[in-house]
Amino acid sequence: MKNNNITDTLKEKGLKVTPQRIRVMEAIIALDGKHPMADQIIHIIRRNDPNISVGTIYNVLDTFVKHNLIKKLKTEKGIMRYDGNTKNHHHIYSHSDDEIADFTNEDLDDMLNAFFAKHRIKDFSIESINLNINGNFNNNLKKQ
Amino acid sequence: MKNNNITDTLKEKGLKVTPQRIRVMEAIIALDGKHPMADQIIHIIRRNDPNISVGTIYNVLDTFVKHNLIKKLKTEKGIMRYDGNTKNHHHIYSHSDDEIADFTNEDLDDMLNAFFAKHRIKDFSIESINLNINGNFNNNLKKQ
DNA sequence: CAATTATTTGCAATCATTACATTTTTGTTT
DNA sequence: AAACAAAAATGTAATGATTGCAAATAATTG
Repeated sequence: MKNNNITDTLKEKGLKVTPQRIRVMEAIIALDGKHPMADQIIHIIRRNDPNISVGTIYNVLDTFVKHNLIKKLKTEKGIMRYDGNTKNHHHIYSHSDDEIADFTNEDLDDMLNAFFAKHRIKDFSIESINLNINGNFNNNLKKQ
Repeated sequence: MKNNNITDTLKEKGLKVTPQRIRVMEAIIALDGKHPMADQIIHIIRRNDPNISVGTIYNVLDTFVKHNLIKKLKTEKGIMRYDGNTKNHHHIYSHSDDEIADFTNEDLDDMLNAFFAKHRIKDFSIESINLNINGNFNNNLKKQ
């Protein structure tokens, strides 16, 4: 069933259903909320499928980004991270531990939309707005 | 006089005043608002000073970031860009032309501060908040 | 199941950035 | 102003994430 969901998702996007794409999507789902680097995705997949090619995983990730199945996050270190959450949301960057967490709040989004409806930027059309909330988690218990 | 300003700035931060640091700071000032990559800074400086070392420029930029003389911006491409504007402000990312522009608005900042004063994030202390405004400039006249 | 077309492979190559051992400068002290 | 200690600059090599590419393989469509 989980597999079928992925298969259907790929088909809906007009993408060929390949084992590699399924593996990557599974990894993204398994790492939900973790904002993994390509590196971590590769490791997870290789545990069961040691021969999958690095280039393929980058390709697949790229394809998924293009088709809005995942998002790509830029980080301080210049290493890209991926996010299975494609709904518009914001990010909490904890610099002490290099952690990224999601922040979702509709009121905030409404507020921002209202603000930018009023304050248009000359000759610029906005596609999306997202906040970086920078700081530090105070303890090791941040996950629950 | 311009030189003296830079010299003083460096001294205030307790940094030794070296020709390389002055060149880098001059380049940052010359490229104000442009959010250059290290690469562009290197080119500009090498026009007059062809022997300055790449490693040095990265070092200097890094030192400046650590001392809050400049800021480092992450980009989609994973290439870092630098910003001489150290006041808290937001960024407009124009994807069509890989341009970054500043966006400053006190009302917006007040609004955000008020919002996060009300909606605290558990176990997280916020250091700064900044928006990425993503979209595209509609023409080539965006500058002025 | 054959044809067509997209995808995967497996390196090699790129390119921004960093590391490092050595040399040179800086700021400070006599 | 010469000397000293500490910090910075050099230059080249190394790193490491990401991309390119030609050949091999696999997925869809009829």
